[in-house]
Amino acid sequence: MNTIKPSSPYIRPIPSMVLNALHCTQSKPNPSFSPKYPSILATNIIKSYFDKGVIKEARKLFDEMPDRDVVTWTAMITGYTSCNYESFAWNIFYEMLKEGVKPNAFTVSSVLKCCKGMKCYSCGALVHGLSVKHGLVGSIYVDNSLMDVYGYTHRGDGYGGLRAFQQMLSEGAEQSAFSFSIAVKACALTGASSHGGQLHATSVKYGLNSSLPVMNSIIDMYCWFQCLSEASQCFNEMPQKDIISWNTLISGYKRSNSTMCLSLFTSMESQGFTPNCFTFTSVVAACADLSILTCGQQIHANILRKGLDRNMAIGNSLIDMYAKCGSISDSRKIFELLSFKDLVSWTSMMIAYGVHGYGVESVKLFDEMVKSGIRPDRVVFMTVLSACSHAGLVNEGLMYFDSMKTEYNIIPDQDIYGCVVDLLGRAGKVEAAYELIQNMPVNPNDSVWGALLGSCKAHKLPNLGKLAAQFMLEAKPDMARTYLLLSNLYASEGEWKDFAKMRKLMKGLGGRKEPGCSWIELKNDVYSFAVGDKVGPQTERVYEVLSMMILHMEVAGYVPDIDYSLHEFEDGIS
DNA sequence: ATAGGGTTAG
Repeated sequence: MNTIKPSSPYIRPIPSMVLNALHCTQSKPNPSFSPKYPSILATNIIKSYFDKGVIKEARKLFDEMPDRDVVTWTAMITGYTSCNYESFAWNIFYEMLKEGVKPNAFTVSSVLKCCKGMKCYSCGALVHGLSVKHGLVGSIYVDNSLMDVYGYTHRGDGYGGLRAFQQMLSEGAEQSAFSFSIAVKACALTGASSHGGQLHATSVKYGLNSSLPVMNSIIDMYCWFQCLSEASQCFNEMPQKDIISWNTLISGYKRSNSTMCLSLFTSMESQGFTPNCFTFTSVVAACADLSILTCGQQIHANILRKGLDRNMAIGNSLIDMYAKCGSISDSRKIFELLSFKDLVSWTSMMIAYGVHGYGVESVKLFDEMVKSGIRPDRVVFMTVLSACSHAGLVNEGLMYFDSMKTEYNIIPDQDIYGCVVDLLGRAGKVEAAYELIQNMPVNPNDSVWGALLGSCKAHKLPNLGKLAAQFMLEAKPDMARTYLLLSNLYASEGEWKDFAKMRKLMKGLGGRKEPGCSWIELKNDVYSFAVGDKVGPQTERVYEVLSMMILHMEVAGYVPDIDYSLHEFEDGIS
């Protein structure tokens, strides 16, 4: 649990004797305490600070301690890890080694848990090596945590996990709720829904369907398989539900039906369950998905009343929600308020700036983040590259691309290449972008070709554009947009035969294209409208205002881009 | 002060 509660009401007052003991080492020596004693007390207090989620206080105490032994360092590593601050835990471990403190079995198993949380298996291997060097392998704790780091399911290898489970079954090993819930999780990871039903049936056979963790993981599995009715059925048939059962179903619905997610939240509260940080992150994300600001604000108020506003996961989802609801200043407020920011906090704020056109601010935030000691990952590099691209910071972007590979050992994937192609192409260096594609070590996918296609269109390079569009169609044949662009390219070149071919292919996709729409929130209701919609008695007035706005835009020099709207004309929507 | 199941955010 990483609940960060407001400090004062949750912390038991520290007895003055303890406080004296803490300070006596320097100012007034107290004969009743041996020099070691205060450090043990302080270590215990550090642990309890982490238990309450007041991380800053823990760190402050740690920084003030004059003598820190291996136990103190380990308490910091365990504490940070238990609050999901793995990168801080890792930094502490690094500092500890630098100061020459020798890790013991406790330290190593804590650090391994931290590696697992970071999903950083090279870090795990590093610690493995260190454990061998310090003769710590063979301790049951160290061995189990090593297995945990290297284990199948936690690494995302669902099939590996299931194979181990199958072996367990065939060897007749005793089954428990523990093994089952992990097996179900492994099955969810494979995405093979047929095994899911079997596993569910087997759990009934072993009488484990009364275990809350087992049933909760089964609900989660059905949600990942998009079998929402099966998930709901399991949920409804459970004689007893806990908060995790609700959270599992709510987060499942958030992924496929945000409206339903919100109504589940309402029934959860009406049945007397108190939402926690997990619930709120899903529900806030649902508001972000639906772009419903007032609802998001009401839930935010609920969060404030429960004193959960300093929780990092909730804060991160609030940043995203306010940005997606158009209220970037609120995103920034939440971001500033977070006493602890992790990689996701920074990335969310950077994306918020990016989508609102503040590329420079986004890039600045990236530098600040790195300076604060957080190690960037693939996602945040995508964010900073796209920010550079939109702000026209080509050289800076290329520099980040380079440091990603050389400084952070992140191997660029297709999406990253897509960002760099976009960076170059947007700035008019379309040839350089094409050259990059030809030299990239992985096969270019639709995001790469799409970026090139976009820049060919913007900089009017029909020939390269046609090439990009053809590759794009190979990679992703169901994009009506690509056919449209390609057909327009053919039309501009007078290649009517190819034009007709594209139009025909495009029509075949007709039913699959989702119509675009806009919406506005007015007095607790959301009104959505598509091109050409009639919006009640006020329709005429709305269109009057619209034509006036278009006139203003044209006076200001706006030239409409009709490449994408042609399709709508043909469908007769417009 | 140490490991072991299910739910969260970019």
